[in-house]
Amino acid sequence: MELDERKMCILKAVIDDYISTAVPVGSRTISSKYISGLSSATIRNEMSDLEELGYLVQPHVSAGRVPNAKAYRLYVDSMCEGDSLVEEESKRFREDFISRLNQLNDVAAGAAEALSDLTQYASVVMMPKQEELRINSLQLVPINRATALVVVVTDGGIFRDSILHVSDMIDHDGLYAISRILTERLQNKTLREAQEFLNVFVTNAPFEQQVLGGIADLAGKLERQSANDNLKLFGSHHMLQYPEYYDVDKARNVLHALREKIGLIDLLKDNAQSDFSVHIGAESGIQGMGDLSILTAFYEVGHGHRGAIGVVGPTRMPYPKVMNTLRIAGHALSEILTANYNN
Amino acid sequence: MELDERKMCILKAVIDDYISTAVPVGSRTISSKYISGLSSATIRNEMSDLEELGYLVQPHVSAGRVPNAKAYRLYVDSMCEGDSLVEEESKRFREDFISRLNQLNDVAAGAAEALSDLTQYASVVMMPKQEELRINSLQLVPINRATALVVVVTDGGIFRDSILHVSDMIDHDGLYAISRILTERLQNKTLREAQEFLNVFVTNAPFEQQVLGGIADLAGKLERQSANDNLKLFGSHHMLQYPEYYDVDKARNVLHALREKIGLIDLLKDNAQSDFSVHIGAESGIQGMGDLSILTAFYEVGHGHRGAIGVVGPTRMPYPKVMNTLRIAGHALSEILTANYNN
DNA sequence: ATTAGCACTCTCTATGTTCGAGTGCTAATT
DNA sequence: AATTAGCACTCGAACATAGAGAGTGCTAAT
Repeated sequence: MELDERKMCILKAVIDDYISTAVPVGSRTISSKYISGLSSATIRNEMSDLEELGYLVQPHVSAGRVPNAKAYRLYVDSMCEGDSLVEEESKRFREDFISRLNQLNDVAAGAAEALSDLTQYASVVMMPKQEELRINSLQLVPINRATALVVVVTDGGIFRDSILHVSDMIDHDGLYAISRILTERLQNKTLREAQEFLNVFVTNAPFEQQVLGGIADLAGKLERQSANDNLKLFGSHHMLQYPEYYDVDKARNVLHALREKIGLIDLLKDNAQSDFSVHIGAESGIQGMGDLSILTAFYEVGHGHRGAIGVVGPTRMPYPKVMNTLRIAGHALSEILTANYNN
Repeated sequence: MELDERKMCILKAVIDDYISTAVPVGSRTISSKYISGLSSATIRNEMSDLEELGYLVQPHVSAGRVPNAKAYRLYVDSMCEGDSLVEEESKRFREDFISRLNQLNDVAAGAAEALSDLTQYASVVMMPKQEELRINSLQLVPINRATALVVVVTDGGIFRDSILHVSDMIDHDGLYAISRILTERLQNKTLREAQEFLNVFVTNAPFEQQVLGGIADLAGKLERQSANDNLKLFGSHHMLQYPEYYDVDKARNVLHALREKIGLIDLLKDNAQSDFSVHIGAESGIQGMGDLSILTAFYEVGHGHRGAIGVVGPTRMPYPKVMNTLRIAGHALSEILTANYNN
């Protein structure tokens, strides 16, 4: 007995179905959903053969079949050539991907990540509004012929870096000179103003024009980005280690609520006047936060800009410890960012 | 009826116990573990009062009590002054925290994160051994008077940045000059060699000495770091959305296995000769990977250094789609990093 | 004021039972 | 000879029931 074409076809159907449903696949399903020309009895016989051949497994006698590692192996090796993504989607992925690679994390995000690791709870961080931040200096660092790292230092001390691709040849001293000139021109401008300025700025050198264009794009990107997601979430997976979420449904709900960031933004904004606050359970007034507490600290980024950093966990929480850690995090962040500002 | 000292004491005991066990607290527990001078019956009466006062809740009649938001509020406001961390621990936290803030994420890590988001599975990334990478150039970017960003470009194009604090005043042109000199001196050295070089390098200017010391520290830190954790894991939480892990025990096991990275390092290393590989279930030979598959792609970082990036998910997985995404990720990464290298 | 004792309540676990999905086999059909 | 209809059979999921145990509230004794 060996794998004829029909067996292959049935096997593929079983794998496809199992991949999408995660439920053992019965003969009836195959007959009605995939291969309508054959009755379930026939499929049954074939599936029995496939089991004997070592491709399918029955979790128990009266269940459908589940594919094996051997089956997946065959599937990967010779059954899914046609399934590759369409060109267009592939391209979109690629671009999405590359654009994400080009923005490195910033300090506040790193802080939130560290906070989450230290406390073993989820953490959130809200950046100050970047529209209000003013550029302090700007420097291009050559990575190679075709790439440069752009470092933007704002009056909040929050520096953002991004990779800039140019096709032309880059020369160290040239880049430095451009950096100095740009710093001079863009100092004390907001990102929006800088972008507008750069868009109308014309040089006769095509290379410089290219650099300027790239920076203008970057400024635009930073600004757009700051509008929506200046709230970031980290370490939500830590929640799973607590018995209150041993029930998977609860766990999913919490993770989902966190990911949606429902209401969190408002909470962090509204409380921007106090340095430190603790919202226990429903106190926060956020839907679905009934058994979650959120502790927040605010950090300074010079010139009176403020951001918020916080810890989210179950109401059952070692408050003293977490409060302490959070307080330290807030201070450290203020310190670093404000040191950056004291220019 | 109001909160006398004894009630407060009992309430604190209940909260403390619940915080550490997550199980409703009974009167007997309090009497035996916290307040041995009183019998359970007395505690019972007091707890009944505390419930009436709105601090405790009974999930059901014959269960112990669970603290309320109101209880936690009281706890936070006036019961845990003494619990603050000891000075020393506090300090350790602070340093830990600041040192983490000073290292920004690198490109490969960002790639893995993006990959995990796109596929909705966990992802891993192994950086090439950093001991072997050679420095290409090094630049100091002034952030303010007391801080500079150090950007190290290696022949793998992997640039690392870190914040350097110096107490003295920094001057733009001076930093640029130092950068040029350092680049010249350190080019083609490995991190270790650079560190050794910097340690014996003596200038008569105290400021420059300080900068050099800072950079030497950084080089040391990068090298130490690369030794252990050049394997990083992202997005393990995605696993929870799949029905195979609806059972919480299974979910914990998988998450734990992933976090331990058991065997993954070897797998990624061993397969460094092939560009792309798919390990289905037990094929990987890794303990506990029976129902996990791992797909890996390798990326180039110039000079023949290779890193690996991969996706980990249940054996039931839409292989074609994931393979495609992974392939794109690998190529994009190679492209970016190799572009960086083509200096 | 405190505590021992006891009846009571309610969850948790184990056990039993039913229902249904899916199988394998046999006999009939094409 | 291949396919299919029919049927008995198996086994897990879901539901129901009973018993054990933890914890309470109340009363009476200390």
